[in-house]
Amino acid sequence: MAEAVQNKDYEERLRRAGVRITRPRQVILRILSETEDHPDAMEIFNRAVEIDPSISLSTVYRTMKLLEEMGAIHRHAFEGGRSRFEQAGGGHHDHLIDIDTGDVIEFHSRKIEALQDEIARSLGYEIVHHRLELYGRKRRRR
Amino acid sequence: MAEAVQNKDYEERLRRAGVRITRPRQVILRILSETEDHPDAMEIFNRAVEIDPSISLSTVYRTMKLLEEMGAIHRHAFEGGRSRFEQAGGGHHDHLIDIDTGDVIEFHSRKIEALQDEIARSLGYEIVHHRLELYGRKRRRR
DNA sequence: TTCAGTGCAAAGCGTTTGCATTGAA
DNA sequence: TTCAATGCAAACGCTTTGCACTGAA
Repeated sequence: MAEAVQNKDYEERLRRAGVRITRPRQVILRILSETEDHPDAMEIFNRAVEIDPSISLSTVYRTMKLLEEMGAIHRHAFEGGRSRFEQAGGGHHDHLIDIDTGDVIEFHSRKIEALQDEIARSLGYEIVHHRLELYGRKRRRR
Repeated sequence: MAEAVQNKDYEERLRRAGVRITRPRQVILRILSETEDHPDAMEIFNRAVEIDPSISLSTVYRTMKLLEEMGAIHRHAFEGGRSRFEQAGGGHHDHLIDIDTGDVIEFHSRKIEALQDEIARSLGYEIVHHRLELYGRKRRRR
């Protein structure tokens, strides 16, 4: 879990990148900074519209792309079609997706990462990035 | 690498499932049985058209869906938009994708699988399925 | 004042689907 | 003969883009 990022931090980064801090962007940044989950564009759009009804879905997508290129957020293509976003900055981790609720739990395994490197090396490859997603269901308490 | 599957095997399974062995299906089954790689629908379509120019892309998709539902093939959503297919039956494995060529290398790690189960269990979950994809580049021979 | 950013509608892309026709059994 | 399967074109779901307008700097 990335520690909550202040939207001021985002604004600061954007300003430094020479980007204008417009009203729609303020709204989206605020949503992202308050977000603990992994929302998709439509979800972000819905939350944004409640704050400012004039915001468009295109702007959400454009802003996400901007933030992604700045390395401020990560985009994930979990199963289900839509891309889902999360704030960057919490260090590398993988995901366990609850197939009943869509909830995402982050985890990290140094051991698995080491094994991945080992496997890639033995196949003559160098890993550039990877994707490890566990799709599961809450274990019934017995 | 799944050992080459004879298209006769596919035909047999399809017949038992009560579906008609049409000309387009024969063509697609032949392509799949001769395939060593992980082609996408368009790739299969292109190969099919060379054998029978009247085949349509819809039929490729419909046939892939049919085979998938029968458990005869697996569909993978690697990076890059298009779904890619492979024959089922080679036992579970994960994938290393060459980011320069798109080539796919299959691998399996009992250790990684065990660690995944352990992690899921410790988070109170039961894994239904997972996705482990390594995206890499051939190591420069030195 | 200027031009980056916006909303809107349209396009793009991979995939699916409705429908009239065809061909396997 | 019958109805499952096909080809075609249109629709779909998510995402991107062209364009004229707007508002941050």
